[in-house]
Amino acid sequence: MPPTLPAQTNLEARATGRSDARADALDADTLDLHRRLTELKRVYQFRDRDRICCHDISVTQCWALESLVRRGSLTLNELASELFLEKSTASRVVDALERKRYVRRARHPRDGRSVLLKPTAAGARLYGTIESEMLVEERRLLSEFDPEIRRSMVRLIGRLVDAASARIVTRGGTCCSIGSLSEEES
Amino acid sequence: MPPTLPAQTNLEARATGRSDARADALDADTLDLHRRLTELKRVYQFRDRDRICCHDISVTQCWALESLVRRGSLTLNELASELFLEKSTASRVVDALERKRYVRRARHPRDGRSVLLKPTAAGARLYGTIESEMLVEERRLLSEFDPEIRRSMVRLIGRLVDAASARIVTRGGTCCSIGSLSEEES
DNA sequence: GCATTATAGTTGGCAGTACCAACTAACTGG
DNA sequence: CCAGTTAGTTGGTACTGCCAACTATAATGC
Repeated sequence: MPPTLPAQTNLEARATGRSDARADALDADTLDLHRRLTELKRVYQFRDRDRICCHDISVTQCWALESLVRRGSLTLNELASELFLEKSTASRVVDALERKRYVRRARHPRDGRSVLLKPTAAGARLYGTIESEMLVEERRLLSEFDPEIRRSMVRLIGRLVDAASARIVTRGGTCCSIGSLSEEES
Repeated sequence: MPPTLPAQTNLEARATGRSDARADALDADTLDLHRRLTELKRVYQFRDRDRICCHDISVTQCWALESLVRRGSLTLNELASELFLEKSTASRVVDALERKRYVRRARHPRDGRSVLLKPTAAGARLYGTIESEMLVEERRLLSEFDPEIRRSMVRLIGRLVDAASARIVTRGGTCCSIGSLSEEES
């Protein structure tokens, strides 16, 4: 049984007692989206691992570099929350990037406790290269679609991101933010 | 400069010498897609980390369990290539899942070297629970859109996945499969 | 101005991810 | 039956990611 239809199909029916065609259609779309999103995530996870290793930084290091290049400079805490990471993890990621001379720690002018993280010229250049390569790939991908399809694709993914981010309860790495419906059995 | 317009913008012009409105539009869409996809990946990476830790398995372990539940049973090599992982990594992931009693290693009936990996009943149940929770979230996400928008979203992500997978050169974790345009400076 | 409290980062400890290289066991082909 | 291949495991290393404990600096309170 590959499609793995779960027990919670048609949750609206479960919650409200009414089961209609609209809800069924939504359930079908949900399953489709789930399968496609799962593939997408897996595909891109692999792509990233593969891609970035050519440039001697890891995926996480690349996220950090991206944040720093985009924002110009950040304190460690700011970086950690940008990446949804524990500050200790962020600190070690910065260690690695500093060792490789892509990021520099500097004193914060107004707060002696803080450090200001800045990408070095080499770091900015490296991220530019990586981003360019990603853009080339994504451009090739997009070029296979008609312009109007392309635009709606971008728009829809954007709305998906917005909807997804709105649901995130950022609790600094602590667990079980949402949902709870796994009361039956541990 | 937040949008980070790269040097390679309008690559068609760079390659062919002609620069027209079509190519410019494609470049603009590419940048948009890139930004949105980046956000999507980051958002979902976080969500996954958060979500799955509630069920005492990690993200990678969950991918492995998903493959095994979906496919019924796999050898270790098959699992490794499904997950785009080195076989040694796959072996240790299976170690963890076996320790937790979600997966069982069994002798292969026709090949004494192979092991057949199968999810246990508990493993299948666990994956079902996790998948259900993801579906609930995704259903909630989809329910914010009109049915026709929903359907095109699913379709478009599907095409995106297909296009992306088609480009993957699966070389068992070895590096630098695609592209090469970073000849200028190491 | 000095004790208290809070905040920013670092370090230690632990488990997991992920790679390569070296190894064992088992199959395959002369 | 012996060389070569294939399936998995184990050793080694580096990174990710968490919590907890720590240091140093700020901010607050009296």
